[in-house]
Amino acid sequence: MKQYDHIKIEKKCPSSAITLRHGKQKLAEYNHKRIEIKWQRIWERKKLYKTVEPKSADTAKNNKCYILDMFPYPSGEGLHVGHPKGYIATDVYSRFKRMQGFNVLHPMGFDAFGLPAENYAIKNKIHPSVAVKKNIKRYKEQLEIIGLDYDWSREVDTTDPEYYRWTQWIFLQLFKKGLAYESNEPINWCPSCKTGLANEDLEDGKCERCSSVVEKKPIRQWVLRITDYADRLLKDIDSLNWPESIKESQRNWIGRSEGSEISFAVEFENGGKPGLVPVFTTRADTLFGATALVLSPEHPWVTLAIDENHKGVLKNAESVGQYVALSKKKTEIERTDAGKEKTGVKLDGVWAINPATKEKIPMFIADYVLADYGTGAVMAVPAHDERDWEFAKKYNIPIRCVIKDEKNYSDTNKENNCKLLKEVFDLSRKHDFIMVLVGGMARLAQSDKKFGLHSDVDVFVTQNGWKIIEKQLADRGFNSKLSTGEKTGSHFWKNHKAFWSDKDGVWLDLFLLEEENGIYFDTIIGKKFVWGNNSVLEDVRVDNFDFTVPNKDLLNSIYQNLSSGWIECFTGEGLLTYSDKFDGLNSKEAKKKITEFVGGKMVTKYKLRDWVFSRQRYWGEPIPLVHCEKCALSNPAGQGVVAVPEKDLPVKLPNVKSYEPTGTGESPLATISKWVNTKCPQCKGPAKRETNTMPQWAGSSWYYLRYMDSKNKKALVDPKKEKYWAPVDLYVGGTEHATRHLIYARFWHKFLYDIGVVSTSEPFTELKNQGLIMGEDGRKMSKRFGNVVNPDDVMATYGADTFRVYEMFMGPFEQSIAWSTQNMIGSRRFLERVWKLGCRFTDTKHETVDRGLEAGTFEIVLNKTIKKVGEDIQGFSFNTAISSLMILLNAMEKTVVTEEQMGVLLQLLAPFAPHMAEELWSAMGNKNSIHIATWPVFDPEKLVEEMVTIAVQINGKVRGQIIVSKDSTEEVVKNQAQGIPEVKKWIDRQQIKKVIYVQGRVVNIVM
RNA sequence: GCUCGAGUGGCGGAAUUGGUAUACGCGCCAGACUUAAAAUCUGUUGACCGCAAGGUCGUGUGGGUUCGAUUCCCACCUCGAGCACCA
Repeated sequence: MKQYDHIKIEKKCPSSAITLRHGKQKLAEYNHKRIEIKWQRIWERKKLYKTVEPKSADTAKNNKCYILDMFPYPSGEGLHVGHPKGYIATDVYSRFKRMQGFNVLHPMGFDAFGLPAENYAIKNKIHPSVAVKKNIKRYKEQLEIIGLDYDWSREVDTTDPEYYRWTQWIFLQLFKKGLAYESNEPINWCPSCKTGLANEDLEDGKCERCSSVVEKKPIRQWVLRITDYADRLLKDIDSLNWPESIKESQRNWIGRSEGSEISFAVEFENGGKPGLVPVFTTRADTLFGATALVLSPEHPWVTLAIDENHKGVLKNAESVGQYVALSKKKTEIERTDAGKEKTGVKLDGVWAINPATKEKIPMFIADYVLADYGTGAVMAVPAHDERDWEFAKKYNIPIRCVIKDEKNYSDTNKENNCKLLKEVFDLSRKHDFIMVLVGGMARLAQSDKKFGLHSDVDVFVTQNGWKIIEKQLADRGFNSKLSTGEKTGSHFWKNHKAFWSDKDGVWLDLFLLEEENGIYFDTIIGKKFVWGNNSVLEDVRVDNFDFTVPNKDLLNSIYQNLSSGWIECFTGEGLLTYSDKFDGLNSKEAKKKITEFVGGKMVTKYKLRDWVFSRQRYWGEPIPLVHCEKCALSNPAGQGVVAVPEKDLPVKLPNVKSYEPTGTGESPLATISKWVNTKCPQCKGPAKRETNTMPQWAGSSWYYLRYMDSKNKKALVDPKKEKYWAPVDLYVGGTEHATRHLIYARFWHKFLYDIGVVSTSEPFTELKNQGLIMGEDGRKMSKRFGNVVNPDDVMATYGADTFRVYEMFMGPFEQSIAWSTQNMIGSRRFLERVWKLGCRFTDTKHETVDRGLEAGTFEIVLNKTIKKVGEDIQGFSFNTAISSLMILLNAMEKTVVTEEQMGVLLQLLAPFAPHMAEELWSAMGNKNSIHIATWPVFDPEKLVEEMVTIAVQINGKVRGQIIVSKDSTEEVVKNQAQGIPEVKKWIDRQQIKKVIYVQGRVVNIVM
């Protein structure tokens, strides 16, 4: 423990108010206020929690432990009791680690740039810098009374120029590496906050801050190329010890999808060939089923087709134009509501060519196709995509099934399918259709016994020379002779078909697929049937049958009926069918082969967008760039954007009176000509500063690095210190940062890793999320519900130690639980009992009372507790750690306890109730702080009692118990078990079949 | 709709390489102390039947595997969280 020499508590305190006791002292009643303030002052004075790096460079790194809380954003409201839960947990953990001899880094700071602080300032008419100072002060006071072990000498504040100089520095490095670029693309614009926002700042298409519906607005902005890191951000998720839900959210957010880019040729009716439209698809295997090409309304091809110069290309350019205009007006929410009915407009006078089938297919525009994902155009495969399916039904696009569902052949399905088949037959009867079934009679005959299907079928075609079997024959029932000409070969046809048709060749298709274990419907519907050219059905032509055909309206109504009812679109993967030479391939292989076949390429796309990094607001880090017209002329590629030299950082945010957002797309900084007009660092001519500021998430994307070396004026962090402390061993905070802070920080960290500033590729190895504390009424704690509990009040009444113990005891750390003051009183009672017990050791000789608990048995309880508390703190199971401390206390109250044993209790309690533990520890005559005492070690020999209780079961039901020596042999235990009266009375009646003994646990007698 | 997580007394919760379900705490009830109350201490407390001995049921529901299932398997229901027209 050498490294802590400097914090040994001295014998005399400089302040007369606080003297350390020499020897044992008599203690008064438990007065939490006096004790807590006293020790907080002493700890601060003694710098008990100050962290120092080891002096020699070769100190083993495995002795360090960097424990980090997500630093708070100090709002005007102050903390409620839910906020400190995570801080208390890391405090318990870090105290435990310190006692175990680790060199602990447990810092704290404040994040205060950005919209919330600025909006608060505007609302309350206080300058943000003043409001932030005030809020930080309040937060810090609130945190201090909890008795947390932060090393405040390392505090960071993201709005401090000495801090944001390095935020700006990182931006410059990104800029130099080409990862920051200027753009004028339309982005999310919050009309209320009057600024552009990143995708991550939205919640359901609304501004995350003020819940206003965002608009798309083209403004000049700075953007960071986070997508360059998408692949690495995704891949490295696997290596992180994070909650699965957070990892899943990040994977989801990054949204990698592998697919193909395939071009569709476009042709005009008049013969013109305007070129190719590329689509992105993850399902190239379904290309043969692509029966339309759908473009987003913003697609450049559409824009071109409806502009003045190309009038006449589209026959319906006007209605197309109207649709495009309508889409533009819609908000993001209206456009992306998946529940709403799909709309679109067919492009008349033009068609696309399916590159696989070479068929002409219709073209549409529809707003369900997103402009900014993939290529802004999709191939519609109605049979195998829900959205296309829905769209196709509405606009009468052919639906063609090209994938067989392999998985769907279970017995239950077979039964269901037969029921469905029956339904179809009933339908055909009702509407006077003719039912034709092709092939598969053997199978059908079997199913038929149950459902009596055959009598409904009018015409059968078998494989034996494609004979048409008359209905009469069918009526007589099937036999194997009829259905299988030869028994050897496969008599299960790959595809079977039942269909209706009219003479015009308008078909209502029903595919019946059959495999070894059943028949089922694959898909139906399609106004025009295309024969697969591999099928046995090739020889079956409509001319072979003499149909009586109902009218088309009726056909249509059945079509509707069927399509809305039991027919489903199959979106899974399977084996290909009706796909020419690719038939029988599985989806996975087919994706590659078909892409290759049509000259496409395999590509990877991400949902993640580049990070819109500028805000048209005052309260943020100025972006350290200048715009110089002269430099733009001499070097057009650079567009006149010049980086502020590193030595001139920080570019300080000017202190101004008026900072309200302008709403013009310009930051309020633009109006401060004194600040804006500057000298170009390159050509020394006149230039203008960049007036956009950075988003709220900038400062928090790297703050954990600054704690390692918070005062460094020369570098963001000293590489030596970084090497020692990195990475953060344990990071604790709320789940709300899953797709914001935690992605941004990983991105910046990886960038800093690439340029050699940090030594690890990931910033946070382990992450834990605390569950919320709800109001006493079970609702989320909020001013609105009037159920907010103020921690200051709680601690004034019950004490910080009680508060801490309760928050850790209330339930599993990750779980949300409602606050209960009543339950908290239980924790207070526990501490009072510890106090009472402790007092017996402080004045004269200790005298706990023997109330019948044997010393040996107690030893075992004590050792078990040492083991369990250590394991539970390590595993963040604080509730069970405290529960076992309660069990220990219960035992201590029933036996004679030694001073040393009392000390162990205090040490185990110290992380949870640091003030009380310290007070009693000190009062018992210890000179050094309990928080730097060595964590107790348990004796493995003393974990099991000599005599163990074993349950005796009869047929698995507990009937009695026996107490045996822990070393008893199996035979002895079994015999003893059969000897007890509760068991005897059962045994007497019946024969014993078997006796099972589980070592030290249970005997089960089977009758 | 998709993904993930969770369903245990009056309440928060404990226990899962399958082995005495309800630890610990809260509340309730009874007793001690008190003129009384609060506080504190002691004891009881899963449900049902029974005077009792004792028995039956019981970890969301229904099945299954097993000598034995809160724990494993299948199907379903409910709640919570996240994502959601991403082709």
